[in-house]
Amino acid sequence: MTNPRRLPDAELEVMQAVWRCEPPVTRHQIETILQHTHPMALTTLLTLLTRLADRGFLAIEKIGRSNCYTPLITREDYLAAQSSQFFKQVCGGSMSAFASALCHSGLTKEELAELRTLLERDAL
Amino acid sequence: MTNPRRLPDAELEVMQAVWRCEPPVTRHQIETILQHTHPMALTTLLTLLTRLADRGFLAIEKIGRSNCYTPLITREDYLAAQSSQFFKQVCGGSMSAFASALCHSGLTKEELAELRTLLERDAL
DNA sequence: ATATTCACTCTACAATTGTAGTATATAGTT
DNA sequence: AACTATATACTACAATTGTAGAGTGAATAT
Repeated sequence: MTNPRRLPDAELEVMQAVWRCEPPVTRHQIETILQHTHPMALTTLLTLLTRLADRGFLAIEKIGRSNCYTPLITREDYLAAQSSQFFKQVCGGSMSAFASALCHSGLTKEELAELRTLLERDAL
Repeated sequence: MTNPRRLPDAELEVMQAVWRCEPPVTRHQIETILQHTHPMALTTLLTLLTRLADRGFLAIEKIGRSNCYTPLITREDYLAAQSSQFFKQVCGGSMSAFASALCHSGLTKEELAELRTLLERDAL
């Protein structure tokens, strides 16, 4: 997928759980992770997984009576795409607006310093 | 407002237009700006403005037969809140994930350098 | 006074999203 | 073979979002 659209909150939550697992992932693994962050009925989870597959974010493969889920988009690709969209759509493409927003977003001085360091390193 | 929720795309588009104007803003000004970025029927615009007022993003004041709109939330506050949410929700609070995402988001080397500079300056 | 125009509010409606109950199929138990 | 537990698919439904037509009231032109 070239330019993944922004996922709805609930689906993103599920997708984040999937990304944390080693693929292929079972429903049970996902369920366990979500119990801490965003508990939901079992059928709700299954619905969300189906929708993620419909969107092309997941492949579903049947193993016996169970499904196994494989992410088709890496977390890194999704984050990069969303960062880009955030920069354009929310910050209107203004780097100074973006920088200012980050400085006032509640991040600590240390976190901001870390970000600068990481940007410098990754830029190579 | 303490923690403005993320606006739906269409409403954000309108709000961005409002923020570009010197308040108080007329419907006509907003309409003109949107003609370039996101044309829509007049009544659609009015619906979105009403919804923004319902959300507490705008104050509507009647002047004769016309309305005038005043933002109740600054663009800066909104951006800061959304940056924070993006960092937490999308990047899972991981600074390295965030930095990496920025580096792969299509921003040029120059833009990233500019960001570092701005962060350094604003951090003071 | 009356018709026309302008500005807005109300109503509408399909698509998306969050959430979950009901139905179905299958495997293990007794 | 009948019963039960398990895993998923199907169906449902309210709230939100994107979009805009119909209705209403006031100002303006004829």
